[in-house]
Amino acid sequence: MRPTVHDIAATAGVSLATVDRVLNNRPGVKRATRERVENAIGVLGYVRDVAAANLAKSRIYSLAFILPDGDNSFMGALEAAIAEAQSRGPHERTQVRLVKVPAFDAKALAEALDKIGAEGVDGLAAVAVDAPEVAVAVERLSEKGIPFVTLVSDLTASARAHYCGIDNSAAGRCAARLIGRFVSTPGAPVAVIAGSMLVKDHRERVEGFRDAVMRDHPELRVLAPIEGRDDGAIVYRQIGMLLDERPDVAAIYSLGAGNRGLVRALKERGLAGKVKVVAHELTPASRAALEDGTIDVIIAQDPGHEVRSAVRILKAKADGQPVIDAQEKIGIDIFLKDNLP
Amino acid sequence: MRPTVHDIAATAGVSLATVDRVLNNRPGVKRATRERVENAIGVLGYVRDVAAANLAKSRIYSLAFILPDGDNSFMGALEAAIAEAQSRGPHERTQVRLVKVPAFDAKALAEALDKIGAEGVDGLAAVAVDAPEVAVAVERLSEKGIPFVTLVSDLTASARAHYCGIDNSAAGRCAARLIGRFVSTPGAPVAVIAGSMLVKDHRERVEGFRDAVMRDHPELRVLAPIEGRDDGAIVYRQIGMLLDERPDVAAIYSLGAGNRGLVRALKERGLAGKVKVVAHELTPASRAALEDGTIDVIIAQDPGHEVRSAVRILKAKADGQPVIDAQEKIGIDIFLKDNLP
DNA sequence: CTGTTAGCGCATTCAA
DNA sequence: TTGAATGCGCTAACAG
Repeated sequence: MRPTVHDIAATAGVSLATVDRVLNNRPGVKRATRERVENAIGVLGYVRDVAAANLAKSRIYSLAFILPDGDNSFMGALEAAIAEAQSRGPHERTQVRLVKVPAFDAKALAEALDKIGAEGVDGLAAVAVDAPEVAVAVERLSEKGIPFVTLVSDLTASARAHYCGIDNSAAGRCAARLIGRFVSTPGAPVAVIAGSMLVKDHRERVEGFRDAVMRDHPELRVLAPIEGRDDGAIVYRQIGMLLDERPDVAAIYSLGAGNRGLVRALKERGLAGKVKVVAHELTPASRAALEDGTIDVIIAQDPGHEVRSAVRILKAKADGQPVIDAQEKIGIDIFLKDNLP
Repeated sequence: MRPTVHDIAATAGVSLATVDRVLNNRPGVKRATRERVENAIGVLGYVRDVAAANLAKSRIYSLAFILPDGDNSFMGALEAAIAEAQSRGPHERTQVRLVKVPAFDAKALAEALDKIGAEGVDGLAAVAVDAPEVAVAVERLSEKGIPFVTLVSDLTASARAHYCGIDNSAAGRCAARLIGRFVSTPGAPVAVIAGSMLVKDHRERVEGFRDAVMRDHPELRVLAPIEGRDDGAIVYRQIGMLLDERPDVAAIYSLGAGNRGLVRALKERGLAGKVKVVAHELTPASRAALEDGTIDVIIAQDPGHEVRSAVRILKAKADGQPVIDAQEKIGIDIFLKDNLP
């Protein structure tokens, strides 16, 4: 049988209350007593039963997620993951709220942060717009002792407690390596489509991609990135113009959302399967395109993992407990037609 | 506040004990009473607090894992994952045991299954050798009501409750697609190294690979698979002989363990980076080879995920609870130099 | 500074 | 067939 607080109390010759004070290092215990208790804890090899503790506390963590508004599928998947987290609430002693703000709008995000912070939560997560006003709002949260984590896209130089997302430079490098292997025509132009340079994840992907191509595949010519605002219609127009202008484009790295538009533009020109395409995020559209050969590789992150991780981290931070970084690292998923989940 | 058993008792006008009997559908409740209670449960939207229930029961799940003996790194990683599960035991109310048996030895595995089954456990997991005597032993376990899951490699036509591992045919197809894209010389021979055809995972990988090459890249010539017994020294000898005999080998699909031997053979012949290599499992050796360019792609499964999943499933089965298949599916990981974890 | 006591939500004797 | 009482391991008032 595992030792309990009673055992500690007995071997240390104190009461339960004192043991509890030491365990939760609350004040009001004489140095000597505290040491006796700590000693007993060590000798017995005590580990607290968290479930029982939570039961006794009947604590419920109030968490909130802020997501950009808009209907792109990846954010939809994130939303679904948050909905799952909500449904798990009863089991995990959490109560999570979802708030939407206009996309790529730093001011709106900062305001939401302030508002929710004022309403009182135990933790907050958001897809960050990388702007100073957001950093300032996060600073305010931090001063109030509310842990904040960034989701999917990080915030430069801020008080965020953690970043729940992939290494986007590495993702860009992956894309470069794949396209480099797939394309054998020297001097071939490679198109790059981003959502917006206002979000850090897209900037980092572009940079990682460019650097890796320059270093490992200097024979390729990377064109200036197009900004599609994560919107299928815009992507469709922009990439269409580019393809008409430069019919020799050999590969495309699509690192934002709106792949529906890309696929349509390629198919209309009979380029599906001819131009090599590496795209980001697994959505119904990108999945179908991978299956029919229009997209060759999808680089992805698992929204479910990210949300679950964010919840775990916020709970831990709210209790001042450490997080196991290795366990919380979000991996870069690579999908071919054959290993789709 | 969430409704509790007290609330149910109150609105149904019965005692806690009766509520408990209904909740755990135990006998000794009049039909009418039972219905009243069930009605109250429905009306209140009651969901049981599992943590509290386990606390009250102070139940501990006794689980056992059986692994093949031998020192290949993947099994080492699996062992480490089991050690982690052991260390989480106190938190998860589990107590897991690890037993080793000689590799590729059906009789030894069957005996171990019988022995542990007789000693009494709540659940059992093993890397299966795909043989009838093992299936029979699993059948015996099943009769005793002990849930059994296969780990990493499955057992054909058996009473195993679940398979915790990847889709190995799909893994083989992934390898085919990658090698097909990387190799541009028509008619180039492609070598295949397996561990043993006695384990189902290796057989399936070979088949998946062959089929996909035939279908999508008929220009390649797949050589007969070498069996390296998952042993670096044997792999070294075998692939060395092959490479000396056929210096035109353009790519290698290594689907078993023992990649140290493969890497050494390639390096000694100055073929590192020239011959395209797709290998299985992330180990210190394969990781180093991926980083230095000797291996191009690693197809992997996450031993940590697999063990955690096995534990969850065994606990659920032991309680007769359903498992959420989608959540327990083990994905095929693809690693390039850039997305190593 | 320290101890007593009463729960948290549920399961399980033992009586009735 | 039903109910009252006790305890799982821990926390939190409230006394001393």
